[in-house]
Amino acid sequence: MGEAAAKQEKARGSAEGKAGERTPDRSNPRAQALLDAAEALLAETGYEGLSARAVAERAGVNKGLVFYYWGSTAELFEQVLERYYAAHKASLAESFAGEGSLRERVHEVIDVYLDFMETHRAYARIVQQQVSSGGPHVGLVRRHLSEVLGMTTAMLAEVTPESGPLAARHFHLSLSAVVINYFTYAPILGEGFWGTDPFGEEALAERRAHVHWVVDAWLAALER
Amino acid sequence: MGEAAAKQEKARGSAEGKAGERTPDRSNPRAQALLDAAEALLAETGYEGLSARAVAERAGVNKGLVFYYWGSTAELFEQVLERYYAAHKASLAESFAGEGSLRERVHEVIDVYLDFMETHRAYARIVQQQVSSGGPHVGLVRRHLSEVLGMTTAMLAEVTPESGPLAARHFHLSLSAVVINYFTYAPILGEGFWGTDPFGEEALAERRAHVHWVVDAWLAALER
DNA sequence: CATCGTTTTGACCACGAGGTCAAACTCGAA
DNA sequence: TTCGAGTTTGACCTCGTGGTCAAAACGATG
Repeated sequence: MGEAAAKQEKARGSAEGKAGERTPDRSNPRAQALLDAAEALLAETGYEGLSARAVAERAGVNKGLVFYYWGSTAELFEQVLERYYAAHKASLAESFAGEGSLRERVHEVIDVYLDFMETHRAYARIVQQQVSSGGPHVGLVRRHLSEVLGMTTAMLAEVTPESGPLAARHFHLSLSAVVINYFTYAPILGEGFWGTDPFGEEALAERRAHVHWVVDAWLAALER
Repeated sequence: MGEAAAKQEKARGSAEGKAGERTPDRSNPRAQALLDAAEALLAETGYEGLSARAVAERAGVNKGLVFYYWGSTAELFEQVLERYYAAHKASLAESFAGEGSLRERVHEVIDVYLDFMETHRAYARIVQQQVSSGGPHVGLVRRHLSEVLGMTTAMLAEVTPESGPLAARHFHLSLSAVVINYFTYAPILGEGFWGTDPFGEEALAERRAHVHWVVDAWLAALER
């Protein structure tokens, strides 16, 4: 998808439309409005709530513009997801670059991970939806997952073997599962047997403490 | 839908006078064929693949029968999910009833849990779909989750406090996350950086070893 | 055979999805 | 003022969805 190529179409205005392609300007306010509307909608209602109609209406814009600017709904959503993942990766990457003992660094990563989840409450749901339903954007998820896995592996290299049940990839999967599933299950948990609101401050703090405890247990066991 | 339903009620009421009930016999072979077809379809293609048309076609039966026997697609799927959960709960309940030390019992539960997952490969996907997309059957999931949580809590009662970050419910959530997420992420993992087929025998055995290691680490840490 | 309740069918409906398109509009440059 | 590229609109298309319904087929019972 070369967007750079599409930029310089303007020069050949009156010449001829030989390669007569469209030149929608995605920096146009309307195009951005659509993007923002899609993002908001994604956060609020999840992937299901996304439809060309809904997004256009939300943006106060004609539905046709979705296709004029973004080609298809899939492409639009891909942009939104990309934004999301980029933000996640960025915040994680920073935490990975921290200093200190392994334990300190791991805890830092967890905190940042949890912070992101708490701030972007729809994130967990969106990722899980894509993953578990084999949505059209699994490729994106895979790429993202792959990159983050790389960071984890590097960080844990000093204590985990390269293969086998204690390989870093297993811990990455397990840890992210422990983190992410709380947020996807929270709405269900809340209405009933969890007691308090799982998204309440105390509940989140308690869960955070649990996750920290969990990795401490792992690190302690790994040191043998 | 509400208006349509109302219309229908009126029509029926005036036409038949009394509480016009249907008397579809759900033990009818066709009704069962529909149920089986839905189950197969659910396992193969997940919740998305389920549609009245698809199910009927699969069962070699007219689409109208779906509504004649089951009232609505939602009700049909509910039956299927109920079956699924019942099977899961049954197998788990048996394992919970085992004897031996706490550690032995926990490992037994995990093995049974993993066995079930390996046998019913669509299970993880289905549950996660329902949970993460707030599907129409979350209620079912909640009930199921609640029951299984009860078992875990009882089992862990001797080592975990009743509240706080080390409460049994946290471990339940974390453990089931570690177990279930492998199966939802496996398809993604496979195509790329996991190396071998995540559903292959060795990979599954390796993951199983990892999960066992994980809970051993937890139990060890809890014993202080 | 005739009857009557149950079962089965296929045509049909409304709706919302993604997507297309020609016509209308906008607005800067010639 | 005219032109034309880029933009915007609304009508329209196809498809698949859940769901309805009248009529036909079936099956036991009188």
